[in-house]
Amino acid sequence: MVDMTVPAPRNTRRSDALSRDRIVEATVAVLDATGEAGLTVRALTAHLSTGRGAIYHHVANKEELLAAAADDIVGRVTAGAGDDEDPERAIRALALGIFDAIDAHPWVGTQLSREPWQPAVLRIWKSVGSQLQRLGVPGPARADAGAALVNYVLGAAAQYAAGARRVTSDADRKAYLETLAAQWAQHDPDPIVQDAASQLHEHDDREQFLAGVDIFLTGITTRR
Amino acid sequence: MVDMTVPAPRNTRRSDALSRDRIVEATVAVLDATGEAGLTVRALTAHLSTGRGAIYHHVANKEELLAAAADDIVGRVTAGAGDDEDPERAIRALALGIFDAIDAHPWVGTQLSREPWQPAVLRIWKSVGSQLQRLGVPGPARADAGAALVNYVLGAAAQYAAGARRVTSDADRKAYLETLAAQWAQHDPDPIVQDAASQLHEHDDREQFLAGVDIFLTGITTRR
DNA sequence: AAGAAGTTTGGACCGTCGGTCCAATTCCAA
DNA sequence: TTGGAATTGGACCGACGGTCCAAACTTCTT
Repeated sequence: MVDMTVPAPRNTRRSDALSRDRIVEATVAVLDATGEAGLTVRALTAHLSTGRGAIYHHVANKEELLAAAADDIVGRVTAGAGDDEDPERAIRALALGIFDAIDAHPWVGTQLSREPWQPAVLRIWKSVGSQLQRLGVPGPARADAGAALVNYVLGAAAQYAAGARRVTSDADRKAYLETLAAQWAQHDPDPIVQDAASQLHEHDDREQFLAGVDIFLTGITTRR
Repeated sequence: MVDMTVPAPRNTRRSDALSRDRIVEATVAVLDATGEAGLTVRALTAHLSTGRGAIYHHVANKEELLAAAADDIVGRVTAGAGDDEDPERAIRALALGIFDAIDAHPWVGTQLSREPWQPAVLRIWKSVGSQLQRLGVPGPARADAGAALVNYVLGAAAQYAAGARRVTSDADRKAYLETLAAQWAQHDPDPIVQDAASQLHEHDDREQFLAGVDIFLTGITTRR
């Protein structure tokens, strides 16, 4: 049977106009609230109380949304990261800023390692490159050094983000690491694994990440 | 109308028995042929000429399949990587082995950075850890050094894998880099970007990757 | 003032995916 | 021989990303 009721008027234009910025803002909110798996275009329409066509009118696809959301977060980090006089300290500050941003928004970590030429990654490249320049690393070596540092940061970002995704509270984290260590120790008699498992509980991701940055900086300044 | 034809006999047990190993083998084949996006359980059933229930009888889910496939590839690399007498050379050989494996199977690069405690990543940890031990890096520093190296390798793997995914032939690659450089140069007047764009065409990923390994090795041995 | 042209909106619709379920069949042990 | 266990294949489900389009609103033109 055909529906004969007169449809209620649709499409009254919203008072709060939909825009690309508002959509990206909502994307960040949904990602923070429900994680990467929770970001569906349907969830976005619910959060913005609109339809899907309206979103695809402002944005090409979901990939663009993720890239824009990550760029939004990374942009805030890199904005205030070049302030320090000492380029080495500036690099450390930049790296820590990214680490903390990923700690707060784990989805950024996975997004950054998905696509090398996305705007958020270019921001990091530029920031690192300018600090290395100030550090006096000569041209050809600078490209290698920049790639090494960026790759390290992105690799660590992805790894730590996966951890942060899995546990929320600190109590969870401790229990998680303990069961993990037990699984390793039981499954693999290799002394290296045993050693690592025993040290796992007194392990601070943030310090270890920074130690890696320092190793890199030592390598750069030594080879110069 | 109900189908009244007698169904042809189903489920005659296959002569080539389905097993977890055979499924993983087929997974690698499908991934190499069609990339990560092409790996669907349906494509697997077609490649194995079976049904989906049969696959899920041997394997929990798609994630497990990806992890097993990556472990298969990485296992072959780490198997022959500890041979060199000199631990520094052994580390370089291991890193290059992983790089070449990802060049041949780009999907491995993205998979490695997705989940830190998957078997393939543990293999890399163990291999790096044992070489650092032979190198004489003391206990606490060894964990930091290992994390730095592994994170660098995984980060570079993901980045280069994304590039290898996008271009297949060397001709493609050259054209790709040129349009990319042009886009940058046009979009961003920053001298650092301009500089990077101008050097992009004479850029060798493999050499740059190895240069990064050397930077970290220098940092590690210097701080020892 | 009024209509034409363009923009924005919401939801119906499509094809595909991962995963579940189950009847049919085969294998194996007693 | 026979009954339980293992294995198989495909129907089915809910959810997803993306397309399409008519309705509604804005802005421009005359």
